Amino acid sequence: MARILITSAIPYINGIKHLGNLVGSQLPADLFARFMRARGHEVMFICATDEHGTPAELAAAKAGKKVEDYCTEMHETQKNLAADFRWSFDHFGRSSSQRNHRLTQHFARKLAENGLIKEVVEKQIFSIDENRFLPDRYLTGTCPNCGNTSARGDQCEECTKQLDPTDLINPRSSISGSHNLELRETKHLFLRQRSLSKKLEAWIDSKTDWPILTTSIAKKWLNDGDGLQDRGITRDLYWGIPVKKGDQPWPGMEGKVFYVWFDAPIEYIASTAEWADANGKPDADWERWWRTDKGASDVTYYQFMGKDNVPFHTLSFPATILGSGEPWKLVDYLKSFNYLNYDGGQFSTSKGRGIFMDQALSILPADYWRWWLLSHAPESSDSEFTWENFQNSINKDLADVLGNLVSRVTKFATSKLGTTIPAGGTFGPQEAAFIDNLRARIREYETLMEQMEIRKAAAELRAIWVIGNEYLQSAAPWTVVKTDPEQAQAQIRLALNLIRVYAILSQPFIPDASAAMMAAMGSTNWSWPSDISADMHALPTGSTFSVPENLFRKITDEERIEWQTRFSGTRT
RNA sequence: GGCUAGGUAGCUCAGCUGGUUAGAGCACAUGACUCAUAAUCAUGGGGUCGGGGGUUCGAGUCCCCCCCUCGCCA
Repeated sequence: MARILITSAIPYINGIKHLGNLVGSQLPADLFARFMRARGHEVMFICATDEHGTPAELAAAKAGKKVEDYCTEMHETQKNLAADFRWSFDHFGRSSSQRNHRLTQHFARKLAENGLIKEVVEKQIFSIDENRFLPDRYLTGTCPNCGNTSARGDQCEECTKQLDPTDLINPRSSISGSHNLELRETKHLFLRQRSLSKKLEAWIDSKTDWPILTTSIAKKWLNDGDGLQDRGITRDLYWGIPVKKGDQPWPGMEGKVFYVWFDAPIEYIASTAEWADANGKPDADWERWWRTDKGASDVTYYQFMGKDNVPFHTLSFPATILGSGEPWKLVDYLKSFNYLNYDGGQFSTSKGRGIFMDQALSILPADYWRWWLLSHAPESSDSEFTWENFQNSINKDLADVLGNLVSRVTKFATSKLGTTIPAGGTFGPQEAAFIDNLRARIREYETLMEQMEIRKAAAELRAIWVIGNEYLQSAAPWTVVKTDPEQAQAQIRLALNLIRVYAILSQPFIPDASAAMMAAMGSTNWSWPSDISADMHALPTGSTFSVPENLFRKITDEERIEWQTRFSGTRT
């Protein structure tokens, strides 16, 4: 039994996430966690909400709430949606937790002690009326290049020219509209990543089995232009983790907080500590997952994220870990994903374009979304959600191939042979050949899942469902039962046992349907199929099974058209 | 502009270090079956592998140029 630590990129707090956000992070991470647990491994699956920074402050202000209250509410909302999508986190923490405060401040102290922090004085725009510094992107003004009157301080979206905040003509705060601005000096801490770049590069070079997407992004940042840049890790904000050196004040940094990208990945560790706190466990119980000097040397650590998060997880966070000089666990395998597009364009949180988690669940259960998203995961390139494709996949894969199989077996058995697992007959050459085929395919499925080849694993799982239909079609128990009822009993016995095996194999993808299949077979035996011949006899003969409600319903053309229209504009 | 990843049947995608007639699912056509959510199973049609050069006995698979899409960076 292996010990497996899994983290998914933590979702930002400022609203409900869309399907494009989760397809590369929480969802595949959950698939992997469920599979590894099903195989009998010890799994720690951690996620959290990423709560700090200006966008959270602004979202709270827009909602007319204190940022603390807003984050608490949105955390609950996201936690509930995560549960509705059946994400099996061991803990869903908060980056604003006291655990994260202490750990973040601890890492900062260690980095400072190791000479990896430098203090830099720079000039930034200060809004006098709001009594706060404004990040570049929260400054609006007239573009000196094209005259667009709503250019941002970092870039004009009309002419795409990169701007310096001081370039803007007649600048104002995007937050309040105030023109009462001035340039002020402010001091910030920088993480000296540059001095760690050789170490980071050697580490990344050692990861020869990582997806090309992961290593190519990391290499780009390491080698592009002047190479890896030192990075500011503090901000002049209210909402964040106060800058301290461990539990001691940091002279000159009063009133400042750590940058959200510094504390967010540390929350992976802190969330595991929160897990221990929530379950009344001692520190040793979470440290054995993260400290190689305290039991984590046999842990394999997997991260899941979209490609936009890769630089922070291949460079910045490892720089923090390595720079601390302490034996914290570094990621062993980083699975990254491309983007999912929506019906000819991009999903967009700010524009409200696409399908958001609550909307998705309001029209169909989690299994439907899980199956489509995972079987179309953007692994090798960006992929696209279209309603036609969604309808086709759901109706064919789930309703016809799997759902109907369960339906035809249980209904036939009930009407012709009764409602218990039939004992008659024996398996012949046809059954033996089927079992050989099934065994080979299950082994292939295991391999693909272990390698996190998600689309291929989904295709293999589907193929496993298909051979059940093939077997049934050629065995034809509905014909055999008329002349040789004993033989029909053996065929149906195999088919019913097969449904139990399908429940186990499918559980990482479609947990609710799997639970329904297992319950219908009257079993609670979720042991992973290792000896397939024996698994075809796992259900005790004479025990009762039932006909489940249809596992999946079909999506009608009318629904597809209606949804396509309803979700074509922007979220209100 | 620099860089990453892509451009393979109508659609969504596989094709590792170059090697027999380029694969899968969906869709389509025909047939079989009738247990089942008009589901299932079988067979078949369909691609000059973005374009153009080149290396090679042989290239979707390597090299060069160009075009297009997506993203990152400046």
